[in-house]
Amino acid sequence: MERITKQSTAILNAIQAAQRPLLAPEILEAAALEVPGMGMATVYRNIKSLVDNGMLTTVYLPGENPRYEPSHHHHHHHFHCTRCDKVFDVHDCPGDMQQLAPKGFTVESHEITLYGVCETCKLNPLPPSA
Amino acid sequence: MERITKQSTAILNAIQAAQRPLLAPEILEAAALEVPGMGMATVYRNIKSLVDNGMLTTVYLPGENPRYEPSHHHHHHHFHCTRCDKVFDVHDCPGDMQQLAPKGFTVESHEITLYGVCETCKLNPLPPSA
DNA sequence: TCGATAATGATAACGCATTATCAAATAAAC
DNA sequence: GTTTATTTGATAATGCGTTATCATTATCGA
Repeated sequence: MERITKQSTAILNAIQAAQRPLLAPEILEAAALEVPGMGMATVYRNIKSLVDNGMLTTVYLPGENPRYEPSHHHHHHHFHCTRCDKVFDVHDCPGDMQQLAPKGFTVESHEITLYGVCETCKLNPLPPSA
Repeated sequence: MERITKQSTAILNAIQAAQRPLLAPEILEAAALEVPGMGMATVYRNIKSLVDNGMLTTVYLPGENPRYEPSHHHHHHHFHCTRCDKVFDVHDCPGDMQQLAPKGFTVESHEITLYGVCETCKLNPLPPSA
């Protein structure tokens, strides 16, 4: 992916504008607003390239397909809304987890996923689309 | 699965003896020690039945295939050894996570995965098989 | 503007975990 | 021990996310 195309631009825009990690189909949906008819293969090709470049980070949540967000390079976690299934960044962290591990184990890193209801869903009685 | 067979017994034994969540292939490997020639389909059939019964709980970790452990009915987390890829239960928990979430979000539950090196791997310079 | 070449879109193919199929084996009731 | 229905094992099929293929389109340097 060396050339700048309207598709690659739309994909990058979609990811950066989202302010939250997106699934591949969500990226297609958002980018297709800008470039109608865009194909899924183009999304996957661009994702792969951006991840390889280090521009994108893959976010794995338990039992979920990978999501993608701009590489932050700072430690953070995620909130998964059980109502709308959107995932949001959580910039706070309880800190060191060494004390949780069994004796003799060394903790090198950790992942935290919060589950609950996001603000938008709390304000909307019915599942919103935005 | 109404009947008790040597296969179903071996599968349940393997899961209960493991003291950690097992992947389906790990269950086959362990149960096949007791019943050589056991097939993967039998493992999946029995897992499905045990999960439906509530005897087994499915453990989802980020980017991993499901693992299975006896239903504990108490809140706990998991430690994933990056050396041997085994997963262990962590019975401690930092507690309420509400304060981590963005303002306006309600936290209902959370999952924590610790990554690091388990005691066995720390004691063994080379990757052990047990 | 042209030409070389990379990206796209449509679709087939792939990988892999899981499930369905079905004849043979085997619990468990009688 | 017999009978009968369930489970098993082998294997094909499925589901689904992702990747490969390839003719067409489009970028961008000359």
